[in-house]
Amino acid sequence: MEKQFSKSIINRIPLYLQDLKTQEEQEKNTSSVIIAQRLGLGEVQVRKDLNLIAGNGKPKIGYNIKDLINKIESLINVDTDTIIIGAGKIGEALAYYQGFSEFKFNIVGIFDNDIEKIGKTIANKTIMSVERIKEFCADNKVKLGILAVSSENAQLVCDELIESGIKGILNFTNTKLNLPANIKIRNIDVAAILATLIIEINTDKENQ
Amino acid sequence: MEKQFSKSIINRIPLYLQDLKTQEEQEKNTSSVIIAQRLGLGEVQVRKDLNLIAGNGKPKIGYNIKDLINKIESLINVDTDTIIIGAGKIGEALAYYQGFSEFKFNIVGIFDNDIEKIGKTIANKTIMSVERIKEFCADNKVKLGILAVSSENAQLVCDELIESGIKGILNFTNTKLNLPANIKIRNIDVAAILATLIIEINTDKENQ
DNA sequence: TAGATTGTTAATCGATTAACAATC
DNA sequence: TAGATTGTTAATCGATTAACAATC
Repeated sequence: MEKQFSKSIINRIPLYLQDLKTQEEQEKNTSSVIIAQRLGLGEVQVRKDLNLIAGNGKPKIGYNIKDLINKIESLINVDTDTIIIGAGKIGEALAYYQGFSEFKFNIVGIFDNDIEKIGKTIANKTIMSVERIKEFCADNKVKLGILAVSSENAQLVCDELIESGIKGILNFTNTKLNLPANIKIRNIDVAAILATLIIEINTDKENQ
Repeated sequence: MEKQFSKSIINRIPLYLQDLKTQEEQEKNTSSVIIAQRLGLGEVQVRKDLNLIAGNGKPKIGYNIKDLINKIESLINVDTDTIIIGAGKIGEALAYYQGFSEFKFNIVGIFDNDIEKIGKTIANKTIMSVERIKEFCADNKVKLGILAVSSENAQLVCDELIESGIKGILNFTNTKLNLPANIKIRNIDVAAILATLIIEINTDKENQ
């Protein structure tokens, strides 16, 4: 639906939404210069992005903040039902994480394969057996799965999620998952990201 | 030190290291074709990257795996002392996270501002007061800080870390931090990343 | 009306890919 | 030697930035 955005624009859209929400209470309109400055982007880039996203800027006046927010939220769409697989430390932290509501994500279920954990409650949700994933996704309209299982089980659970009709996966394991082109993925390999940071520091000629 | 790498190459270097380590036991040499296939990259790109990183491929033979690993590890350098600030759910999950050792990160300290938490132990480490950050960094040679505090305190603690001589920050908050150009940063805003995923899904013309 | 700010077209920049020469 | 695989140069592609016309 709607228009197709490039990968780089998609990565900026949530930033725009976050920033616009902090501007919302103070002003009615904003401008590409203001947004660019607040987010550390180029103003032409912001203008081009906003034109593509909403296309309703007015010369001299700028952009109506509420309208921009609505346009961006329509891309995120209504509430997105999401499940977490893996109730270890990371899965638990994500279950308690408040930030998801900012983008209208609902964590509707948590799963684990550990018989010790199944039945217990975290963040007001009862941990279910991974065997129930498919059934649960069929009964509810789960769109996204957050993968916080061990590396060894990652591909297995990934396959399960795909069979369950899930549309996207947020992968916290360091396993490189194989999936069909119609399933979208984001990898958050915390250690690998931290490694890119130390490599940048160590190889930066400018400073030290 | 060494050569300067582009941002896109830096992001791939940890992937190469991870993959090479899984190849290490089975073979002595590998090739750009094999690596490209395993990581889903172009073979020319791999060849160009490895040439820039190590520059010791041999026509017909390929690359010596152990040698490549050594070269990449020399970019990551010796063990990197890292502290975590914020002993909430996310900070705690990170404290217990095993994956850091893959890239030789040592979590050497955990800090919080909550008097209830200070003095308690997680992952065999005693939680210290944030007031001790500067002193601790001076005594030890801490290079990186992982920021897992509340959004409201993020900039404050960030400033503290910069004053403490830290070189890089891994920011788990959704606050856009202001920092000097010589301090490097990686932002992991989990909700924002998840938002890019649902936007890609919702705006993808191909599927549905 | 004049000025500020948008939107668009063209230019630049950086990264990826293709073609091919070099060589173990 | 012949073939496989590297390394490099040129071409392409995509994203960003610059220049400028349009307009509230």
